[in-house]
Amino acid sequence: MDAAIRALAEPRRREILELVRNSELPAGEIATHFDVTRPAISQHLHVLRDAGLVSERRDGTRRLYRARPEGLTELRRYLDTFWDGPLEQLKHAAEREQRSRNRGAERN
Amino acid sequence: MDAAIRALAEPRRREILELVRNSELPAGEIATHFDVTRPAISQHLHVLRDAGLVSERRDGTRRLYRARPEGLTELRRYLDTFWDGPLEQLKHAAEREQRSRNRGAERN
DNA sequence: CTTTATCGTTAGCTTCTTCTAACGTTAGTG
DNA sequence: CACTAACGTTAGAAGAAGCTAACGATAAAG
Repeated sequence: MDAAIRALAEPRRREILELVRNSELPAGEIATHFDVTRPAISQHLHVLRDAGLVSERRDGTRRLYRARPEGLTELRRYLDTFWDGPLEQLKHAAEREQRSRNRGAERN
Repeated sequence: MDAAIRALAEPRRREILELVRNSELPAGEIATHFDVTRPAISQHLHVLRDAGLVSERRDGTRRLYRARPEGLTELRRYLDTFWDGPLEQLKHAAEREQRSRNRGAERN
């Protein structure tokens, strides 16, 4: 979780995450959306990947990235501890898991 | 939200936040829980306060700090956008607000 | 008003982070 | 094999962040 929150603390990495939230994109195209060099974006992608926030898939010489919402699970649980007590926490976790199952069923 | 997530990216600040989550503590006592100097803790408290994550109250020469869960609201909503679509988001927000009201009623 | 207690602020040092420029890697193409 | 395309990696510079030591501020007590 430490890696995840540290990765999200950087504004540009949050923008990258928003870019690949709904679509899988190659590193090069991601870089075109910013005014920094491509290697800089590559480094950001590496940080996001180490934090488990994006997935990487190779297609020939390209590398495709996509957001990985599961990477945020632990962080969300942590934030919940500042919101509710431990019992409420478990309840919310169960509710989220249930909703996640429902959505999965809809799509398949 | 940028300030909040940046504040939480620092491990020691998260520890401070856990200390004052359930009890209001003076700066000095907070500092005794760490192996860094008191001014360092004072600086961390300043960052947490600027981010809206803690409240500060003066009592004579002391300053009492307490966690401010509302400061995490915006951040939680942001994380929700990587989890659900916009409609599910509004639903969750409403649910949380409802639960929050219930708990408030219990305590009063 | 002096003294003490509690805490914040600042200057300067060190370490971490982000960026660019140059180079290395890998997978296709002809 | 030579060549290109799409990326990653590394070295080094620049800026940000965190820490300590010294100093300043404020409130209570005597």
